[in-house]
Amino acid sequence: MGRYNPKEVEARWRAAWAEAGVFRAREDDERPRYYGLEMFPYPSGKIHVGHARNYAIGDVIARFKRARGFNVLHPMGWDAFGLPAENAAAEHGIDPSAWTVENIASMREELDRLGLSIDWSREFATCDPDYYGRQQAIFLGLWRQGLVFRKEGLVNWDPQDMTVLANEQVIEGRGWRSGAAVERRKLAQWFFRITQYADELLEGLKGLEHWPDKVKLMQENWIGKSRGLKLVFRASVAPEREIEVYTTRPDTLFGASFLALSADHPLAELLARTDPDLAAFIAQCRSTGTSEAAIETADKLGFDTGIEVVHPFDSSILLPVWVANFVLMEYGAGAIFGCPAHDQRDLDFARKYGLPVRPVVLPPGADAKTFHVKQEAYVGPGEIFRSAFLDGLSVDEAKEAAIAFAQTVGCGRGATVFRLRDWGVGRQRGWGCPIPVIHCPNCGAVTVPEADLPVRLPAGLDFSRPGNPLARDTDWKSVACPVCGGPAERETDTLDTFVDSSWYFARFPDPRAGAPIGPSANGWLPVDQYVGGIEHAVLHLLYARFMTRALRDQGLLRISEPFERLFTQGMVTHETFRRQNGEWVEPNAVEIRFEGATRRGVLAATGEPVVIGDAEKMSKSRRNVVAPAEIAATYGVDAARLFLLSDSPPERDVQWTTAGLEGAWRLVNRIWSEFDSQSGQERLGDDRSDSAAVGLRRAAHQAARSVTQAIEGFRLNSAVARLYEFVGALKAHPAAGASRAVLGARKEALGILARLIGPFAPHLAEECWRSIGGEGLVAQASWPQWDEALIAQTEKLIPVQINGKRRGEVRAPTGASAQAVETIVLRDPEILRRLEGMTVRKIFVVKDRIVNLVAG
RNA sequence: GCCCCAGUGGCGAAAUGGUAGACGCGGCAGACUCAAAAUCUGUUGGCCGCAAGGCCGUGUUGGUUCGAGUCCGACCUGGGGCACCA
Repeated sequence: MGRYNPKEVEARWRAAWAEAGVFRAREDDERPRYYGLEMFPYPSGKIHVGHARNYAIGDVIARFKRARGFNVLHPMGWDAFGLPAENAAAEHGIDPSAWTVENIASMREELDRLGLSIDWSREFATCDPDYYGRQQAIFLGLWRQGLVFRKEGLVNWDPQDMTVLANEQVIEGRGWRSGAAVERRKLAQWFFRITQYADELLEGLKGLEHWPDKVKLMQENWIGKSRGLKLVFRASVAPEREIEVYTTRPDTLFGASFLALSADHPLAELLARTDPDLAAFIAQCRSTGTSEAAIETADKLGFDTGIEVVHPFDSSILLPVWVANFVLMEYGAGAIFGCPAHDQRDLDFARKYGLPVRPVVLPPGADAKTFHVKQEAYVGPGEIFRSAFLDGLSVDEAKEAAIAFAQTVGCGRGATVFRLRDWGVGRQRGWGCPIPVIHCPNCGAVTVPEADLPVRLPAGLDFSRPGNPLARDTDWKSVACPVCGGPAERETDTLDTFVDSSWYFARFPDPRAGAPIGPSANGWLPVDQYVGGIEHAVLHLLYARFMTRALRDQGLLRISEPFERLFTQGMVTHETFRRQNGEWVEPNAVEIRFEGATRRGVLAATGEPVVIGDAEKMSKSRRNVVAPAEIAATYGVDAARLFLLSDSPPERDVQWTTAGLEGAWRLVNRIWSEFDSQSGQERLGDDRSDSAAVGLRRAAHQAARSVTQAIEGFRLNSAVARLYEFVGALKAHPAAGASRAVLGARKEALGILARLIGPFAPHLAEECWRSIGGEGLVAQASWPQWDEALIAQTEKLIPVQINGKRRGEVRAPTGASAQAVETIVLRDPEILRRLEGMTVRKIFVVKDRIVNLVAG
């Protein structure tokens, strides 16, 4: 009895859950199944508050569904391959495997301390040979399906370290370690043919009713299906030289003033062989690296090749061929025609290099004689002019007409083009899933036989030097060709870590199965609720959708979409502190003082004032990272969970504040004191005429209903607000000196409250449940039911507006007809006074909500 | 550069197109205390007013509607993604 002691209580209940095995999902359970999953973490070493929020949100859902009678699968694993382990290996000489295993151990313990209802018996890490070996088997399956192929891809090349860099490792065009200027290079790479599913991935979005619209929209734009024209231009002096371009604006073809090739276009490379100036220009273009953001934000640069092509619609028009740094090789044909008047990028380019600007779309109401394009391209609708046979047509009509004409004369064809590119999966790195391929001088690239899987990573790789240590490991590389038996070499590329995360959810139902996907997988999939960061809106989620379809077509899965419902949560931020000299200061070194309503921060040690900055994403460099472990030590994890869940809607960013945490801690204690003040031994009564008891019962049932609805709608912050209200109602009906009827109502209310807080503050809930003699564990108890009849109100207060402004209110029976409410309103003296001298012209009555009188 | 999202009191926020600001934090006042902390009670969008009450108010701006924080257009600011960070 007395103050709630989280330290003692929390550990005890975690032990009780573990002993009872309450979070194990069972195959032999007849109840309906529910698969709840949060995006698995990269084992960086520490759980940060962002993780805590992500898993707390998922845990609310898992615990809620369990209480609602579902057989819940709520597993956890580790996305364990990746760059940070290699960096640790390079910097500290630690084996990436040992580093990862150690991190997993400490993070597992931290996650467990959060009180998450996870079935740990299904845990795995993607760096386990048992997992990546299955992934290699999946690779062989994709190979058989024809979804694996090899072609040249563009990579960031560090010429000093002679190594491929990730985009993240390119800082302002330079290698992060070497500082050397990075160049874009072509390299033979393994690809997955995701584009084969482009249409299906696009169409499938329509069926994802429970995904956020913004995610679907982002994926739709990413896939980027467009209808346009593939058109061939021929060089004026050498007609056998063809350049194909793709355009979505064939209607503007008569406004063309140049052709632009990507610096990576084969023709550009060919011409560069005999033109040193062009070669130098291409080298300059390639210094931007491979990222689209870098390429498209760079200053627009061009180089005139001197070649001219004939306009396919009018042989009297000749267009110069340029090489430009803003044309992407990977989209369309890697070459465009420039129509400066109707495309802003082309216009900027034309202005810079003095190319003609010829408007061919006349905006509505504009005069053909005077219409000019100056600094802004016209991209709106209008009528085509100065365009021969297209004159007078609308933009859309002209597109069709241009495509039809091109097909008739044989210079082009209508085409559907996707922005989506095939998935380059090869990585020149040692800490990843080896690609199960062997290169044989006689047989070419052949796959490793299934019986020889897994292809294991060798132990003791040397990460101290830049580059892929697998490529240097001649012992590991050397292997007999499985086809001809002759000497051959293993593929030394490993798979993109996105491959690891593209199917892990299908492994949890049967995590020790001999096959990649075990027999019980289809009984659990799809994941009913997936929770993770919005930053994964496109890549991870799209790859998982692709892989699910590929596995379906291998006969391993019976679903097309992996995630039935998706919820994307926001980040956790924290305000930043800086000393007068600009140095960042950690939050716990700062003391906050109030001067009236003004917050000031000083260094706790010296009293030096600090500058309080904006709340920003937690990061080491800003020193504003808060670890959940520290919080739990003082207030317990339940307070931390309550705060993270209550302060902001889960889809939005939340700012971590000590004050907010203390508020949650107060709630924990207020709840506990309500349970603590009722012994459970009182003689209870059920007097229906005791209005205080009836009021409390109504509050309890209302809380059960509104908390339930809030959880179902993912409005977890509102759910906690309803809990606050409920506790307030209990406080207003204290046990001390209460009537037997009120004590009875309190007993019922406490039973409801203990179960309602279960998903949010699970340890506290158990302690409360035990104090009122609840049966078993809250974690196993059923969700509280509520009685609608008890909540229903007989009368409603209805606001009355006159001309849209609130001017009074009336009482009306719940559900009263519009006619009845109208009568009440027009008899109300206050309303009548307001209406003096006016005529009521129309009355809007919204049942049980509002009345609006239109008068004048 | 392109795609997506968000913007409401001092702060985090709430609000099926129907009383803007629930709930929490902070502030202010009071109770308890020798005192402080903790706790409890009340109060708290701005302006005007003794009061009753009135006017204004959801980033800016224009529109749709009997009625707009919510829907539509333009703009501003901040955030996420851009294919090798995960």
